[in-house]
Amino acid sequence: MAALIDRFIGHHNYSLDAKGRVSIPADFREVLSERYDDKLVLMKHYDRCLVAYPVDEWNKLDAALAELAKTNPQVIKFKRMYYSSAKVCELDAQGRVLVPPALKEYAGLGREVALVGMGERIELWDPETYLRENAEADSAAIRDAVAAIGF
Amino acid sequence: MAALIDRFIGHHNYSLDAKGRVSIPADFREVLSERYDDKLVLMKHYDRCLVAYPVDEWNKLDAALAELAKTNPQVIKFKRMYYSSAKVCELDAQGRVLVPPALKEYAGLGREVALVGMGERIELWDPETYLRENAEADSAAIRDAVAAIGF
DNA sequence: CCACACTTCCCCACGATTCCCCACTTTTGG
DNA sequence: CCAAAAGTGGGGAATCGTGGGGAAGTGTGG
Repeated sequence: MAALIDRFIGHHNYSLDAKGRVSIPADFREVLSERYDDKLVLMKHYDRCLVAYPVDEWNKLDAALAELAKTNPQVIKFKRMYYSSAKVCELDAQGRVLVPPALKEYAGLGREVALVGMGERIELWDPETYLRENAEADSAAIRDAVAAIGF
Repeated sequence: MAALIDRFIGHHNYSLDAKGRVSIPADFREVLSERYDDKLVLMKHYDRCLVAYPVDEWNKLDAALAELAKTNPQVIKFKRMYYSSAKVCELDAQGRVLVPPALKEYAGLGREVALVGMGERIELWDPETYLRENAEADSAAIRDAVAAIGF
C-alpha cells in the first residue's frame, strides 16, 4: 500500500508504558516503510524534546554537519552534544520503539508522549511542555507572516 | 465527465454521522477526481473551522512554509501547531471522510457541518459559527476592498 | 569463570477505533 | 415516470494502541 503523503504529519498523544516503549503512529509507520527502512534514529533536540529521524534523513544531517564543521570549529562541539545522544531504534512487531532512559529523562517524559509529525522528522514531547513552548505560534504576528502564502 | 469549473465552489450543509463521517459533496468530488487524486488533507484553520486541501495544494503550502521557515525562526512553531493537526483523509466508497475526533472538537462540530467551497480548498464549519463569523462579509468596508478588482 | 540482577526483545492478548461493505431513502435527470 | 446517483445509516472485519509474560542478552560483582 503506497503512502498517501511521503512526510510525517499529525499529532498524537500516546502512552509511554512501564517498559519505556511508545507506539509509532500507523501513518508514520507507513511513511517509514514506504520511503525509508523501518529504522529511526532517536536523539535530543533543543528545549527538552526528542527527535526521531529515519536513518536516511539522519545521514543527510550528518553530511551537512560534517561540511559545516570544516569551516566552523564550534560545530564540532555541537556535533558531540547531539550525536552522543543518538541511538538507532528499531520498531518491534507492534510498531513501538524503546526510548532510552536517559532521553526519557532529558525530555521529561511521563506516562504520556506527544508525537508530532514535522515533515522529514518526528518530534517527541511531554504534552504539557509542548503546549507551553508552542503556544505563541498562534500569535497574530505569525499569522500575518503566514497569511502571505495563502493559509 | 469533465467538470465545468475546476475549483471548489458552493455551500452545503451536510450531516456528520455517529461515526464522525461527512459526505464530500458530489461536485467537490468531481473536482477532486478530475484535477487531483481523491485524497484530502484535513487540518485546523484559525477561528474554529477546518480546512481540507487536495494533497497537491497541501504540498504547495508545505513548500512555501519551508521557504518561509528559512528566514523566520518563529515559523517553525507555526509549522508545529498547524501541520501537527493535519491528517490525510481518503474518501470511502460513498465519498465520505472520517473527521478525527480532535479536529471535530476543535471546530465545535455537532450533527451538522457546513461545507464551503473556497477555490483550491474546502472549509468545514459548524453552521452557526459560520453564520456568526461571516455575517459582516456584506459590509461596506469589504465591498470597497473588493471593488478594486472589479466586482 | 560463574551467578545474579537488570535490561532488551519477542510473543500473545484485549478493547477500541477505523475501514470496508451493503442497504435504505431522497433527489436528480432523461 | 423510471433509472441513476446522492446523502445517510449501520453491521462486521481488520487494524491500532496498549499491556504484560517470559525468553534472550548484557553487564556487574563475587
